[in-house]
Amino acid sequence: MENHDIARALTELADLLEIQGASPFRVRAYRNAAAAVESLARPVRDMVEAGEDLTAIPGIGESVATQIRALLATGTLPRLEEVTREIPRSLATLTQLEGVGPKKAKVLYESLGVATIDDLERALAAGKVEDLPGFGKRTAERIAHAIEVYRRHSGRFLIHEAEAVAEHVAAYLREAEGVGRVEIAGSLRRRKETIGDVDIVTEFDGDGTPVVEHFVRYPDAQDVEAAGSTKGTITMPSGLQVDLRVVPPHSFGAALQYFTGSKEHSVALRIRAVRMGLRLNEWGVFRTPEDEAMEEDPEESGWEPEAREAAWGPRVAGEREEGVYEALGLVWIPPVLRENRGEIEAAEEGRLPELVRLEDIRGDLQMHSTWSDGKASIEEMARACLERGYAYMAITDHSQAMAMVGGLTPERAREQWREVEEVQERLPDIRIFRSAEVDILKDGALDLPDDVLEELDLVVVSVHSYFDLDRDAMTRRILRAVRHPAVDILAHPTGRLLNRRDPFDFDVEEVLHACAEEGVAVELNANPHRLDFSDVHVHRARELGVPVVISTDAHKPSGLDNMRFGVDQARRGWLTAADVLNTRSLEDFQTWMAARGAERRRVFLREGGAA
DNA sequence: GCCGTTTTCGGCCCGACTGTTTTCAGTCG
Repeated sequence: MENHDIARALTELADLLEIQGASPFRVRAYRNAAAAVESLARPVRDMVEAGEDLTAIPGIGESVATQIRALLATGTLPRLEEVTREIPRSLATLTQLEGVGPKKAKVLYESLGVATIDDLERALAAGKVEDLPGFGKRTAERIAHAIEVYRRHSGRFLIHEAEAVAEHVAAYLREAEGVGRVEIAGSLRRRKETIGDVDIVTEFDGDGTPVVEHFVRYPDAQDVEAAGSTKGTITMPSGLQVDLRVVPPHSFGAALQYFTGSKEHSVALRIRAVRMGLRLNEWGVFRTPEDEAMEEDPEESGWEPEAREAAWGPRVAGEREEGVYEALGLVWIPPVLRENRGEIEAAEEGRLPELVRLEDIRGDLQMHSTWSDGKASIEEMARACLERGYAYMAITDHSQAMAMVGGLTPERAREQWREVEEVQERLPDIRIFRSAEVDILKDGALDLPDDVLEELDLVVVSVHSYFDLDRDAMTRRILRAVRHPAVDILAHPTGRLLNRRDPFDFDVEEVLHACAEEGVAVELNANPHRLDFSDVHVHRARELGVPVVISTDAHKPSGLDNMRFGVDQARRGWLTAADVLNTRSLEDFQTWMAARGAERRRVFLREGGAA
C-alpha cells in the first residue's frame, strides 16, 4: 500500500465525517494527516515495518497513527468501517459536484435517501429537490448543471492543455482598457502536472465591472458561471473553467500570492502572520491594531473597501508578491515549491534550493526517429537539438519487442548505427549517442542481447507490456533490469499516462535503492501526458542520491519543446542543476558514462556476461 | 484530532459570493 492509498483512505474518512456533521476541526485533522502522508517522500509502510513512530510526522498524532497501522495490517481504516455502517460511502462522491457540500449531501440523503449521483438525477427529474429546506429552484438547476459538467469531464486537465487556454485568455485580457498586470495563478503557476481550473489575476484601478464584462465576452467561452465587480467565471467547451479576479494595484501582489496557493501553503503563511501580529488575506498584509478599538462588526454590510481595510489595521504589504513574503520575514518562494512541504522553513533559514532551469539543460537523452515510431529522421532530430542549443543527444528507438512500431532487431540496430555515424560526421557540433529504449520483458530480461547492449553508448530501459503484474512480480522485474550491468537509465519508471492509465504497481522505494547502488539514473519523462516520475518521487531520488535525467521522449522535432514541462516538474521536486545529469557539459557527462562503462566491463569480464 | 513563542487545555486561516434566508448558512478557493 502506497502513501497515496493511505492518504485517499484518510480523505474519504474526512469526507464522510464531515457529512455526518463531525467537528470541523476533527475533519481538518484527518485532511491534514492525509496531506502529510501524501507529501511524504518515504513510504509510511516502510516506517511502520521499521517500527518507527508515525507521530513524528507533523499532523499525525496517536489516534491517526493507530488508524494507519491498522490500515496497513488489515487493509481498512477501523474508523472508516464504523462510519460506513452509518452512511453509505458513495455520499462522498456527491460532494464532488460543484455547489454540493457536506451539508446538502446530508440533507439529500436523510430526506430523500439520495446516495449516488444517479439517485440525485432521478430526484431532480421528479422535482423533489427544490422543495427541500435550504434548497430552491435555482439550487436545483445549478445541481443539474453540475451533474452535466461532472459527466462531461470528471478528470483534471493536463498542464499543456490548460496552459494553452490560459495564455490565450490572458492575452485577451491585456487588450481590455485600463488593465495593468495580468498573471496566471493557481496550480498552473505552480506547474502541477494536472490542473483543476485556471485562475487569472488582473490589476485594475477602480470598479472592475468593465474588465469582468470584457472577460465574459471571451469568444471561445461556452458558459458564463458568474460575473460581478471583482470576479468572473467562464467555462470553455472542453469543460475547463477559468476564474478571473480583478484587484486594485495595492493588492495585486497579495492577490497573486493568495490565488497561486497552494491552499496548504497559504494556510501556513496565515498562521505565521497571526503569530507575528499580522493579518494576511488577498487584499494585503495588515498590522493588527493593538488596542481593541475596532469593536464594530467588520462584516457589517455597506462598508466601503477602504473602511473595511482600515478595520484590519495599516497595510504593510500587498503591491508586490515579494513584499508579502518579506513582511512575513521570508524570501520570495518560487511557486513550484508552494506545497507546505518545508519550503517556508527553508525560506526562513535561507536554504531554499537553487532550482534547475531550462537554460541549464545541455542535452536530451530520449527521442525516437523514423527507425521506429518517430516521425522525423535522425538528421532532422539532430538539427532540431542543435537549434535548441544542445551539446549532446541520444537516439533511443524502440527495441524488437515493440514490433508494432518497428522496434529494432539486432540487425536493424547495427544498420541504424551506420546512419547515426553519417549524421554525426555531417553535424560535428552535437554529439549523437548511439542508444536505444530497450524493453524490459515480462521476466525482467532485456529485449536486446548483451553483445548489442555492450556496443551502445547509452542503454535506456523501460516497461511497455504486462502492466498488470502483481506488485512483487513487477518489482522483481524492474529490479532485475536495473541490476543488469549494461543499463544506464530507467525511463518513465511508473508507466503512468495522466488521466488514462494508472502507474503500475511496484515498490518504488526498493527500485530507487537499487538505482542508487548501481549508479543507474532515473528518467523524468517530460512528455505532459506522462511527467513520470512525480514530484514526490523525484524528490526521493534526490534524497537517495540517484541521478535524474530529464528527457522529452520526442517523436518529432516539436516534441523536444516539452523539455520545459519536465524541468518544471523537477523544480517541484526541489532539484538543482547538480541533481540533473543532463545539465552537465558534454565532457562531464562523458566522464559519468565512462565511469559507468568501466564498471560495466569489469562485471562482464568477471562474470562472463550478464545474468 | 492535533498541538504548544498563549497553551497538556483550549484553541484551531480568511474572505467572497450565492441563494434562500428576513439575518445567515453553505460552498468555494
